[in-house]
Amino acid sequence: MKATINDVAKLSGVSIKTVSRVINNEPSVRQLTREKVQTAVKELNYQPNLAARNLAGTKSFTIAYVYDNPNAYYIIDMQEGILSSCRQQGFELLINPCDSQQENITEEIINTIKHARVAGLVLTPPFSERPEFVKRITELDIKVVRIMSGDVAPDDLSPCVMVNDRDAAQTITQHLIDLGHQKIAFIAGGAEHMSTIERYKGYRQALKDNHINFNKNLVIEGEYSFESGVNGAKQLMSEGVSKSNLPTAIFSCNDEIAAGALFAARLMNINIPEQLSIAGFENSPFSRQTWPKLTTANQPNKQIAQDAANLLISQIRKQKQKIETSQYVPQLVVRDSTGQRS
Amino acid sequence: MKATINDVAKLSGVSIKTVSRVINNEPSVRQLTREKVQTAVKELNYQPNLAARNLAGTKSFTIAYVYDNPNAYYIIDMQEGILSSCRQQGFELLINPCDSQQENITEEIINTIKHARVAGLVLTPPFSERPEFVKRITELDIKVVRIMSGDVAPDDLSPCVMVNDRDAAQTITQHLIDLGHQKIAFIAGGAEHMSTIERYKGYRQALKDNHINFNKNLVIEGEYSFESGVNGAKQLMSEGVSKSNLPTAIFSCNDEIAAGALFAARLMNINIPEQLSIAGFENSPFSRQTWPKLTTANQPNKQIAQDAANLLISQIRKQKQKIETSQYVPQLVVRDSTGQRS
DNA sequence: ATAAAAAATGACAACGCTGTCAATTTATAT
DNA sequence: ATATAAATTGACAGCGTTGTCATTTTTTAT
Repeated sequence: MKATINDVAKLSGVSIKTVSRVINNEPSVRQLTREKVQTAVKELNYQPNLAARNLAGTKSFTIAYVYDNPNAYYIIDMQEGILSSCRQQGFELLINPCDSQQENITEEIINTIKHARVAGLVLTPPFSERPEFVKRITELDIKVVRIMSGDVAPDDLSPCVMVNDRDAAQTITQHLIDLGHQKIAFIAGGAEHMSTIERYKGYRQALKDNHINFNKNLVIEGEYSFESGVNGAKQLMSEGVSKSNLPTAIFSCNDEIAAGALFAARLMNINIPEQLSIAGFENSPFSRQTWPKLTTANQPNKQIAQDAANLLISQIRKQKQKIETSQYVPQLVVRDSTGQRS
Repeated sequence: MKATINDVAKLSGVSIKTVSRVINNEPSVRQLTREKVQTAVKELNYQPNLAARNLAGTKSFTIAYVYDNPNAYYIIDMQEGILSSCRQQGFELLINPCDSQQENITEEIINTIKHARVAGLVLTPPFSERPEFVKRITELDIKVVRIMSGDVAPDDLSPCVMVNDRDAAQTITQHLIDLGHQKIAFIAGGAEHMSTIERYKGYRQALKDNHINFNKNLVIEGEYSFESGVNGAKQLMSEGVSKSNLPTAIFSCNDEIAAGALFAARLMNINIPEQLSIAGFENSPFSRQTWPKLTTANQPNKQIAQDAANLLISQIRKQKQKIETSQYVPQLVVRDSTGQRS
């Protein structure tokens, strides 16, 4: 039924080894031969058998996406991006959701990896932010690509796709400042996430650039959750706070927090954006299901994931290649939750 | 490094073929022999090599989850449930997100399936609700399990896991009736989804059981979306509607719609649940990120998925086995968005 | 106890591919 | 033209498992 390497060899009049060379892009094949084989491949619609490749070769054509689930939307986007890269490159994707808090999670992951003969791993936070974990995996000669927050890769253990949350946060804050806001509050996400730290840095930088005094009472430590947004906004806008200290804008560390803040504002009969501007981050579907719709920062997650998977696969393909890094800066999306200071 | 079937054979003093029989649960192995082998398997922590199995055997140990993404939370739950079954049974899971609207999606899926030598498919709506699709796949001798809305399987082409939305919807409606509500509105999801139809049937049934006249003005056709909930609630509660026709409760076809309805209610200064009760369906994380938290119906999605995968795998394992079906009834979760009619 | 039938076991090829290494062809230098 | 080096190609084993079929052992019937 399905064409095998033998069929291709017969049709193109060469040995199966030569066909193998062609489909693996190996050197030492004459151009003419290469073309003959490629023609046959197309004619027979030949696709190499993954099981056989994985069994026979030293290299494997399987990669895994190891993640702890911070956010269903994010994970789905990542999966789709990685998958589209895999399809193009003839790789197979295994998904591996797991609990990052679990005792011996590292060993468990390693066990799974070894059993499935996985060639490489795509990592997102929190796994991508654990240097010991990455080190442990790379020592096993398993390639890794990390998607993480920041502007420069933390080391050269493996390629990284950096998401420059800092610059994006700065842009959002600048947007608020441009609207006339001076008292801008910040509701943080969990401090264990690099993204929180980076976004906070961007916020501080924008204030500094505009010579706005930093007021630590306007910073609320929170979690990446709706409730955290509700509580944060309540605290910021409560009666106890003197009028002069009331913020006119809130920059929430992500959309979920912003949705919570938005909600709290309505409870307190504060009009958005007339009395208070609220900005989020991430451009999750969430941000379009609030009223008013959230001003936020968009990250092209699918593309980031695809890029990361490509980086990983090219690492796997050629051994000695140098470590690459790429960077994305989330873009400001202005919607209805932010407005001119009244 | 990793133990192979040869190591197990050597250690237990039998041929590799016998080991193969034991790990595949085939007959014609003496009990004593079986135990010897099993001991060796444990001692060596032997796990059969999937690539080799897939290559050598006629059967494959790979299943795929084919879905169009209606809801990220749902998909993630399904994936995890299926995965946990796969791990227990030594199967591998491939995920296959796709656009159900796309022209020749059926052929594309078949192509992927064939290439990866997939033994079976887990299907959720909308794919599970397309009889021609299921028929086409099963004719290829690829096993299928369907997760769908209803109480009895529509045919015996393949095992089904039925989610009895009707009974659950009836229970929710009854809950509202028990709270004293008589004018209960219904905001529907997309009519192309069986779940919408089933939930609507349950709603009607509850009204009928309680001798409450059905008022078609209280039924809004919608989509499974936040916006649809906003619009539906606005329409139901608007000034144009005569006082006597105002509903005192709204049953929304899912949580997203309910969240929208909740939101609209607040915009109209309607207190929940004092002036209006709102119930959702699905118990998505969504339902806990509203204020007040939503009364809803919980489906144990992970368990449903695991059950489905088990059904599928046992189909794959033994050829002639009869088609099984199992059923789940989502359970009422009473939270704060529903209350006594005032 | 013996023959026949049934059950248990094993030898070996095959699955489709890659890695190794030897054989052949082509290019280069003399 | 010849010797040598380099590039290209192919033969064949082996990856870890299952399927087929032959062989051996056990059970049952006589």
